[in-house]
Amino acid sequence: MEPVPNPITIRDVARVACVGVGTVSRVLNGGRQVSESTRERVKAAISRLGFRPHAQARRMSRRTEMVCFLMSNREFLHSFHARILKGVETCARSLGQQVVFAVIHYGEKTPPGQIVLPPILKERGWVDGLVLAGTIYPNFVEHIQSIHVPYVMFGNNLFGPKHMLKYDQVSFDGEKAEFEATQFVIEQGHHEIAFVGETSFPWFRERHAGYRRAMKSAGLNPVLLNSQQGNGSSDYAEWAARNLLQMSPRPTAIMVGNDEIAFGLWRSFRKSGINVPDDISLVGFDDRDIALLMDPPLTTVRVQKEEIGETLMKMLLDKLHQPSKHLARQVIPTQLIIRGTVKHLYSNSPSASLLAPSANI
Amino acid sequence: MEPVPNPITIRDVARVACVGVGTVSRVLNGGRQVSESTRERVKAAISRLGFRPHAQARRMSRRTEMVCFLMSNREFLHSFHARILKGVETCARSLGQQVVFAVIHYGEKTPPGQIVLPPILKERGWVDGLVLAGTIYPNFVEHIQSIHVPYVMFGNNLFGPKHMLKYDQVSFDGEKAEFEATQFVIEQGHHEIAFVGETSFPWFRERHAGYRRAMKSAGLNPVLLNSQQGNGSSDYAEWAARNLLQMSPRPTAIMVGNDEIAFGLWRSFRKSGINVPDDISLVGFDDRDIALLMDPPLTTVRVQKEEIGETLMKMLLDKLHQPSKHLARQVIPTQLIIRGTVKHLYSNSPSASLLAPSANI
DNA sequence: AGTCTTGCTGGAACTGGTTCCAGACCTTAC
DNA sequence: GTAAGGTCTGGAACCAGTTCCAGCAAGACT
Repeated sequence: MEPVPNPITIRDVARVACVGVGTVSRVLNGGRQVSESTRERVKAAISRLGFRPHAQARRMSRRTEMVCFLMSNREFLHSFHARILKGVETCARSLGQQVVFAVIHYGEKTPPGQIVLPPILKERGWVDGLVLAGTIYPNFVEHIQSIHVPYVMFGNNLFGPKHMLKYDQVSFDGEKAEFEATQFVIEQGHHEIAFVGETSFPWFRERHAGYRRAMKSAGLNPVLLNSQQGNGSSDYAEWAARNLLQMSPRPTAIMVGNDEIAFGLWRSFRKSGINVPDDISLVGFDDRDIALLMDPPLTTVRVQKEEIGETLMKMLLDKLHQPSKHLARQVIPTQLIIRGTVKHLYSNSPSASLLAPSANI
Repeated sequence: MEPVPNPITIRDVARVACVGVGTVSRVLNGGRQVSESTRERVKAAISRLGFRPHAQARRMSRRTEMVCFLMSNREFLHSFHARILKGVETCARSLGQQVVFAVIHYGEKTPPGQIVLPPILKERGWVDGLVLAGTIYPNFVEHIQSIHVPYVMFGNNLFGPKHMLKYDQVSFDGEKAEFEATQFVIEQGHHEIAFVGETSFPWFRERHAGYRRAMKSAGLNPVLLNSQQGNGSSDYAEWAARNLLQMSPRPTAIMVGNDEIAFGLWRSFRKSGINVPDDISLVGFDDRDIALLMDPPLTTVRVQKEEIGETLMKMLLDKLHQPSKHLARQVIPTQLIIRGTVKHLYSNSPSASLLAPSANI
């Protein structure tokens, strides 16, 4: 195969402009160390020769200024992660970086060496760094580590023992957030409070832990509605709603794993003629878009998704500049957003009162 | 900025496997010239070190195996060019090439040096070659030539003097196709035949030329309905339909520049209570999808769009392998597709007969 | 005048692959 | 025995940029 035509290189430009290659390179990259007259001469030579720098050669000894947002084991990019991605993108743009979105699917038990990477990660030199989100099992982290790309991760998606906190990650404190939310519900006079969420997922497990702590410290009895069947689906909500209503004593308030499920419960209750919050109170988690589509709007815990994304990007850039690891775990604060789904009960009276003031929006 | 971590290079692999770098490279690229035992040793070293070849370095001394389908001055990728693109893509895939789609906008009078290229063409080394389609003015070709990338073009989109046939191009013979189509209509007994199409576009101009030749050689009087106003829009069809019906003598058949306009005419006629083909016959051009959506389906000239795309890709690959130009112009045959929009008139009788046999589908 | 600083410049060395050539080794043929 | 041919292999040279360092000139300061 013959060589590609037009090998007009930086050396040709240098010759024509009567300067060294270093000078041409400095002009190309807007370096300041070039006098005005030389710069003009070089620019003239460039346009006269129709010189175009070679994309690959350029990226060989310097960074590509691309990072990859790698989403694991998710069929869809739903609103929660989409917001994080948006935060990453916003921050990246302001730092002159490109974000490439990629997905990966792997099993919890797949040996690290056998996990199949997306094409862009099979070769090195495409992206400078990685933001991990989705479902992060230890085998996955191990494999990512083995390809020696700087990475940061969304900590709340991390499965596995606590020692994995050593990874560079951005997260929020789900335990504390749910503790506070539960405390708020208790303060509203509720005693029978249930928790709904599949605790095999770490994000639900820590929320559940916070709920338990709040219940215990108030001397109340925690109740967990768990289920091995698919989470988040509307089937799951139907099933959970049925179970909740059959409990005895029937809970007056429910702490729900996330807004999606809370929405499902609300719809199921509504179908059964149960009113929220008059008959039963609901508290969600995440503050997704769907929280405002409910009637009344959902009281929930706001997770600063964009801020998480931005912080991830900032942290990744830090790592790029000094790969000499400075293990970090940044925690983004959450915020209880009180809207309309928690009813105020008169203290010490477990029975609902029709005179309860409505919650503020 | 510190260097990117993990500089595990091909030389590290070579050292560990106790072979030369050339051998590792041969293994990586599936070269045959390596003994089985050596190959195994190298593969083991690669996986032990977690070596990933460097994307950019790899593409420096070899081709990228990407080509660019560059579409000029079109807001949308409509069905005609989409089919050509599909042909290019199909052929590219079978040849192990990637197709990158890019668009460009420029003015007919923009000086070549000032035409702004899409980012992927600003640097060299992204794509090996170019397929041009859309609106091709001489200044554009000149600029493309100046960046020294092998290119081929869809010839029928080329504006400018005939000497531009020198470019490597794939095209179809619109003149001949329309000549034959017009001859067919004449054979059906029509004498008053008009042509509709904006002849400032070369593709319409050549079709018009074929129409004229057929009319002249049959001793008939050619009639052109031209208009400076936007082509292809439904407004244009409305306007054209009104004009056609007011002509005296009123044409019994119309050769239309393309199927899109033919569809517009058909709809306008229908609104005015004029029946196709009983009251007026129509012949389109291109054989786009829309031809079959008409009732009756449109008699038209089939352009082998996919085949044009495939031929473009093949020709481009030829050029890549031997850039030493072998100027070529490949002509893809067209085909008159007789469906239901041309009425058979009894010869020598310009007035329509109700007993005319219906055209075959 | 001598030294220091600063700004600009040239070019060698480097990036990490591929390619090519010469040479080693092993058959097979005469 | 040796010439010819084939397969396999090592490594230098190359691709086209960037980076770095030394060198030079001019101006500033002692």
